[in-house]
Amino acid sequence: METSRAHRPFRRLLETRALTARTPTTGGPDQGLPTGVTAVEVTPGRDIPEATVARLPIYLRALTSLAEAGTGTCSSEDLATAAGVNSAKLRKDLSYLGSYGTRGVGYDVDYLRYQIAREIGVTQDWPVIIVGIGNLGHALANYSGFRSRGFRVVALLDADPARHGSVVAGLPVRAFDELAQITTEQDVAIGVIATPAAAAQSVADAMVAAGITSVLNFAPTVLSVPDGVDVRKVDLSIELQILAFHEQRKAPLPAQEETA
Amino acid sequence: METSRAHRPFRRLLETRALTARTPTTGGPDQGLPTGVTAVEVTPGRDIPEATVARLPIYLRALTSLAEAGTGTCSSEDLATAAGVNSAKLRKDLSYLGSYGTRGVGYDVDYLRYQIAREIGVTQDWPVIIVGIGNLGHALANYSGFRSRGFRVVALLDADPARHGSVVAGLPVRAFDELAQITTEQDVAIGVIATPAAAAQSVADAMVAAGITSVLNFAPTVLSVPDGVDVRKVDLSIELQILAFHEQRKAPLPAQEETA
DNA sequence: GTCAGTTTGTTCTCACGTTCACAAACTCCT
DNA sequence: AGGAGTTTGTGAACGTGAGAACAAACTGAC
Repeated sequence: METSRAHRPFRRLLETRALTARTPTTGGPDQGLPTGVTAVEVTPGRDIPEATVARLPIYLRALTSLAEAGTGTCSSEDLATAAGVNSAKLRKDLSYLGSYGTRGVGYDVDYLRYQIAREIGVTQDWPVIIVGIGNLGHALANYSGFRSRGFRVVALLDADPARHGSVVAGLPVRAFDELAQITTEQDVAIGVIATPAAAAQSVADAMVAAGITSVLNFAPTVLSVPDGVDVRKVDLSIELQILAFHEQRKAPLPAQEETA
Repeated sequence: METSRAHRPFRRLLETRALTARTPTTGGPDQGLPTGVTAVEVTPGRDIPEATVARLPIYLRALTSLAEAGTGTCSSEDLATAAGVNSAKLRKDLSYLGSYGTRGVGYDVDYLRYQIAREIGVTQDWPVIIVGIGNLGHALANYSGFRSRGFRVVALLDADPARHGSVVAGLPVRAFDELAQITTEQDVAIGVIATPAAAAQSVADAMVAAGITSVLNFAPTVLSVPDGVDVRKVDLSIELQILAFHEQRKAPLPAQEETA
């Protein structure tokens, strides 16, 4: 993962090209650049900390929410409150992307929103494929948040022939062995695994073989994938167990504390 | 969160009581204690780092998996591989709980599994209530992993009267205003929010008022709750956006790198 | 009993992430 | 124009987490 992110001289130039394809809602791409400094020189965000990356989507959502409420400008304090974080942390996070605010004023909501979306890479839609159309796969396929936040579900696959042909969220459920073909044709880079744990590793292997390089895994199992492939895991019962741990520590006390 | 965890003198005594109620599969509770040291003196794990807490469920799952495969004893290396982490990190994590291994030998799978389950607090089932029985709520209600990992869904609630009475996963969908009654009667401490974002905050408020102190939130919104209430968030599109960020950084390169 | 081999538990060091605090830079009012 | 007030961006201090490395402690062979 680190190796694939190190020293990428052409990255920013490509992003600049993409930037001109879709113009931001307010302001031009050069807004905020000090005069006399070339665009190449000022390019920030070479290496954004992982913790910051994980928060950028939260800021993006908070900004969208502010924009829908009609807010044109916001301070770091406002945005931090909306995102549920500390304002100092927010400012530091944003500083990794560049200087998109104005001192004494704050941030232009639409402009900052575009900049974060561009940094994350969701100014255009990413095609996504979902494998495993059980209860969870159903829910994921129907989740409207994907579409509105930069993702487009292009295919649903399942190993069970009994499910083939049924239509879920407007898409037909197709056979698992169509994976490679679909992935190639539609240039899919992101795959979602919503199968039982037993099938997850072989699905992951097939995805990697088909050229998918980012996997979101809902199956409760550890996947092993080659370098260069990112895996993120969402595990429902692990989240509950973490809550249970803290719950256990606060639960028995109220009765006892009286006696102390 | 920190305030609620500080200085809990009675915690360990209560846990010791719980320990005698359910005896571990192998070995007694005192196994591994150096002679001549009182149980109170040696009690470890006063303050377990949050990062470690988040990994304990992973170790628990890996141990279950090993046990099912018939493994009686495993080294830190074995377990680390199964859990997908570094063995040094694993040993350090386990050392916060106590000395449950044997040098030169490794860990007894069943015994360690019990100790971790006890530390997390999943030796007995936690009652859980789910609010919002849409696509996702359906999937959660049907998820068998909860039951097998220390949780028992005791009620499904929804604000939509059209859904009331329908049976999901063997449970009837009930009216939202039954929340307080059910929570009190069944002593529910953990609530799951699977509603649309717009409803989430008011659901959270009602949960807190009903005495729930741990919330797992699937709605894409920031919840504000009083001190002493834990909230964990699972956000599907945020996970995808994080993947997209990394994907964007590796995608355009292969073609360019040839020319460099 | 002793010695070689193995594996845990822990210490030490380094990297990463968070928070504070403040200078720089902007707006607005007079 | 100048000064008061506001807010960003960042350097520095602090705390937490990760990983290497090793002593302590166990097993088993002879």
